[in-house]
Order: sequence, then structure tokens, then C-alpha cells
Amino acid sequence: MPTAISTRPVAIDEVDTRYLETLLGYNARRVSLAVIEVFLQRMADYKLRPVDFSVASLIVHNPGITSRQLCSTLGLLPPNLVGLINALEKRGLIRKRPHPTDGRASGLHATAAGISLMKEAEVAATSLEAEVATRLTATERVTLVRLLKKVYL
Amino acid sequence: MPTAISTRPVAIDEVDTRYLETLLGYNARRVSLAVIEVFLQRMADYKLRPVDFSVASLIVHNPGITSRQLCSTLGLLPPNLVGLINALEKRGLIRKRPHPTDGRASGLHATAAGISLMKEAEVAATSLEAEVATRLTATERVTLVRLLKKVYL
DNA sequence: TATTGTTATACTCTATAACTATA
DNA sequence: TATAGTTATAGAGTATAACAATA
Repeated sequence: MPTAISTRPVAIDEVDTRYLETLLGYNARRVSLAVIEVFLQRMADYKLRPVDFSVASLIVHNPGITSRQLCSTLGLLPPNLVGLINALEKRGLIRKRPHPTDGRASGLHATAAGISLMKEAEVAATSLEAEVATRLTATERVTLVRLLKKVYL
Repeated sequence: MPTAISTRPVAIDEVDTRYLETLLGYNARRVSLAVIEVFLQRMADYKLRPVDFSVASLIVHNPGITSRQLCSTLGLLPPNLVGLINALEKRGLIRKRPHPTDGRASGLHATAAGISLMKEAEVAATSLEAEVATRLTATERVTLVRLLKKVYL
């Protein structure tokens, strides 16, 4: 028999989050925020926020990539990328060059300084992630990333 | 031997995302956004955005919970919860009642209408998640949620 | 003195409309 | 006619400071 519903108002001492914790979206968001929190701290040295980092990393690994390709890859909107790209260029981390076949577009290239910075930043990012996921074994971490990719890729 | 670096500018036909895809934060964020996208569509019927849903669900499952407890549980800031709570109250989904022991706080309670709506909304949320994670087996989904919780809990 | 809830406000992030130059 | 990039702007989300009421 279920317990009778209390008629007297009662203070909650421990919050029951069991339903929310069954949800993939809830848990994915919590992990995302947990990583971002540490990311912002550690990557402040490089003056790179998560999106800056993703964009710069893609430029390093894809010399000549266009803004349009960055947008569709990362799910960004073109107007929101303009300032970001210009800021990276102003810092001397990337350079716009004429696109070889499309006169409307620019090919984005990392400078030597950009490549150097991102080499360090990527090591730092990978390292801080290991720190955040410290409760997971190496195998569990690989499994987690594999399953996450399987959801959206 | 590695291939020599091309001196001629070349257009990128397929974007290499392999580095980013090794990152837990990147993948968690992508999954989070993928779920939110479908969530916003499906839950528009209930006029519940992700945070509204989380708050209302916690109130249903924790009658008498305070704003302060909602904030610390969900990682929200008190000022940002005020309007949200008032909107739910205005819609007749929740009610503020005096807190039994703390005169500063209010105990939040779902109304019959709120309980009814959230019963449907939770079914819809669970259902849409299964849809988003359709590429995962039931076992994989359980594993994914377990590993995500292990990261931040 | 510390905490709950609130107001006002600022900052960041994301989204929409419209324009230009080129395809 | 469609697309890449841009500008301007609007909206949503998140953050800080300061206050009244109560602990």
C-alpha cells in the first residue's frame, strides 16, 4: 500500500532529482556545463572561449576552410561568426586569404602564432577534460565519447 | 614519410573534425543541443522550455521545495528564477505557500492542473529523447546516461 | 551577521532581416 | 536566382549589485 499523502506542509530536506536524471538531455547539459566551467578557467590563459577554441582548432586542422563551412560544421549562424573571426585575425592567430575558386569566400588559415597557440591550447583542453572526467576510467571515457557521437553524428 | 605540405591554396571539401570529436565537452554540447532542438519543437505544445520543464518537474516531485533549492539543484541564479516562477504561477501550474519553518521562503507546490500537465509533459520528454537517441540500443542508452551522471554527480 | 527572495541592470549568446558582391 | 560574407538589431540566456524581510 502506498503511503498516505501528507496534508501538512513539509520542508524538503533533500531534493529528489531521480526523474530528471533519467533524461539524456538533462545529463548531457549538466556535463556540458561542468566541462565549460573548467574550460573557461583553464583556457583564460589563452583568451579562448569554447567557440573561439572550436573555430580556431578547425582552422588549424583545415587550412583554407571558409566561414560558411565553419558555420555548418559547428551549428553557428554566419552573423555571429564575423566578429569572432575578425578578433582572431586581429590577434594575429589567423589570416584570410582569397579562396582559390570562389571569389565570394575567403579561405581561413592559421598563422605560425596561431598554430603554436592552438598546439598548446589543445593539449590544455584535452588535459582539463581528463580532469573533469576523473571519476571515469579510461575505458569508460572512450565509451562515453563513442556513445555521444553515435547520438548526433 | 609524410606528404609534403602543399604550397598552393586548396579548397576544403570535407571538414576534418577528428580532434574536436575526441573531446567530451564538445560531444556533450552537441548532444545537448540536438536534444534541445527537438525538445523545443515537441514541448511547444506545453509552452515549456527546457528550464521551465526542469523547474516544474522538480516542484511536482518535491512539493514544498523553495526557490533557493531549485537554484542550487539546477545551477540557476536566484534573480533568473523569479520571472520563471511567477510565470508558472500565473499559468495556474504552481502555487506559493508559506514555508512551514522559514518565514523568508515560500514552499512551491504544483496545482492539480500543474500535476496533470507535467504528467503528460514528462511522458512527451521521455518519448522525444528515445527518438533523438534512436541510433542507440536500449542498453547503450542506459550506459550513456550512467556515464554522464558519473562525470558530474 | 547571514540568508531568501526580489528589483534593476549589464553582459553574453543566439536569432532575424536586409544588404553587397560574386557564382 | 542563389550563395558567401557582412551589418544592424532583436531576443534569449546568464551574471552582478543592492535592497527588504526574516533567520
